[in-house]
Amino acid sequence: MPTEEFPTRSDEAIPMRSDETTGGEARDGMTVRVRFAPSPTGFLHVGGARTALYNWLFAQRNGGEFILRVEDTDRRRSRPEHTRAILDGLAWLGMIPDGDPAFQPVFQADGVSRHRADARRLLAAGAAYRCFCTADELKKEREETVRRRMARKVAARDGQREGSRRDPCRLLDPAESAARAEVGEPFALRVKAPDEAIGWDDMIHGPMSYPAGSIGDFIVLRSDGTPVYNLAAVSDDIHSMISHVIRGDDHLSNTPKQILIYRALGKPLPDFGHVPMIRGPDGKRLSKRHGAMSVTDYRDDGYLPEGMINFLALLGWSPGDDREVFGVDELVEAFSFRRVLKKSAVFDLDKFGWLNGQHIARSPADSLAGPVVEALTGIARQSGRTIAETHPGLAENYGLASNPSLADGAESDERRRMQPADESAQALGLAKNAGSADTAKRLAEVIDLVKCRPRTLHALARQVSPFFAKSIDYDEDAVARFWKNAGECAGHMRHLATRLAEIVSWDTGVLEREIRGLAAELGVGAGRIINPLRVALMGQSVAPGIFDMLATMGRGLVLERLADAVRFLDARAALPGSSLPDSSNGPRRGTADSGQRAAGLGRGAAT
RNA sequence: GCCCUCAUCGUCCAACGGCUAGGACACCACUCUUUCAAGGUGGAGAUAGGGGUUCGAUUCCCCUUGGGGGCACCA
Repeated sequence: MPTEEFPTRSDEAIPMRSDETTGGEARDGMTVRVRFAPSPTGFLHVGGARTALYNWLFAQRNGGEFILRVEDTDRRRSRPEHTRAILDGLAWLGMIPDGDPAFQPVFQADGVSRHRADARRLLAAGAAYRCFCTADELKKEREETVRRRMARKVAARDGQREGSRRDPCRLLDPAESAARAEVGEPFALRVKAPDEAIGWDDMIHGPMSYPAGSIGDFIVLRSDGTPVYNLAAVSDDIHSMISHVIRGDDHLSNTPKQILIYRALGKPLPDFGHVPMIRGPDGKRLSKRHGAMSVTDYRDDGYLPEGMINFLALLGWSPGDDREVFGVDELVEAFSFRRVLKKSAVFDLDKFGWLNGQHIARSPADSLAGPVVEALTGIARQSGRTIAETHPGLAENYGLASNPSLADGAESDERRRMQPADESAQALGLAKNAGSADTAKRLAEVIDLVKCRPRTLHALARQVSPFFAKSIDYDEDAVARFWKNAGECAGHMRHLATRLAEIVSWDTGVLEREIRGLAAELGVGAGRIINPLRVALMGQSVAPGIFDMLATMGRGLVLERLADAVRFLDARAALPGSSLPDSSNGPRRGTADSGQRAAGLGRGAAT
């Protein structure tokens, strides 16, 4: 029995770990308390987000608590902003930590920090000893061993002998050790590695074991009195009464060391679960060169938080059947560590996109309205305009035009970054002050019409745009493909305009009959009319069914878009040699301008 | 180098030791004779290799190979 008994305060006791295997589930009657403990790198990256998610899901599932602790025993980095960024990412995903974020009280100027007190206990219990070696000596020694191996393999890493290190200081006579400390000789505190294997039953990996000798004596307290990670983590987890330590499996080899500390402190062990890492498409650990790292980058790229949650959950876990599209509540319901995989997964943006599209398609239109207007604002900004100019109806009705800081631009982006998503939606005035109920209703109608296709909110916005835009751009490829013969198209569009102007009842069925009828009269396939018409209305080839589109757009706007198209096509036809678009240097966007009517036109207004 | 760990289509997941190894993304083809990034149908595509155990192995054991992580007075 390597563990000396050491008196502990019983009020700090956490639920005792029993011996039976739990299969990754919380035991009955146990209070679940988990924590997410990222190091403050400046943002919440996707790997961390998934670790947080598994913690959070587990807490939700078991009615437990989920707390955030910023892991920073290293004073290099500034905590407030980084904590803010992480909180921001978590908030966007809807994982709100219980209570305030905890910090490791490492740098409290005076007093006996908990960490130091625990270190002292380790020493008193005989589980640790003073090491008087200087950092320089150790470094030199390490380099020495490395150099020796280097002769054979260049790839040798430092610390290779460290693994089985038995520090000479361990052999020091306790009296001598104490005497040297007394005189003021600096020392670090080193925990004695045991002569037996250390194992535990991992929630994900099952039985784990590190053989005797594979762990060397390791430092827990620096000579300046500050704790090293392994001590701080254990100390804090005990203090916070963490019942389940769920973290990335890059911590796997820290666990036996931490178990040693728990034992030496006489504290019951929490359950440990080590979730696999997420890799990039090249199989390497996910990093910047694989693209976006921060979850908020995905927010800015038009992904939905529930899409991100769903995708992350599926990276390494499945419900066991074929279900893939999950709402957050369904996930909480279905999640279990029993089905979390041990192997690392590759982050696949294609699948994420598909899944996000599924979530967009399932989202109620009114929850999509805010983000769409926001995206449209961004698109307008890119061309140096404001949404008030590009989509007047939406701007007025959504109160954007009247809010200069948001309507024009540049700093609004930053402003948004500083606040969680829901606050930002409120700042946009979408929730309450939604102007005309008519526009809101119409926007919802349009969104419902187009939302089955796009994979991101930006793509959704591009689909919605033509229904409200003052003018539209003609996509080069669409023009090349469907407006190949400008003269003929112009003719067809003229006929169409005349016909549509006369229709009595502006209704999907009638529209279809009329248009097919027109095609027949002109002696062409319906496609010869419909395809060019689509380009005239949307400026792009990806679009909903044409008759629904016509019905939703309303007659007024349709006729104006047709007039614009005719103007554009006539100009094209007049160019020398040109039924083909000038692909070399022609302006990418057409000059259509449907004037004021685009704004706020419902079917009623149009007829 | 040492320790730990992982291994099913390109990718993400299924398959009490027992049907022809299943689904999803991506890809290809066809189709919806109205586009499409949407829908529908079909196709190609995997148990890393070698030994065992067993009537029978994707599944259990061993070895090899390959990937990942760790081995700090970093976290």
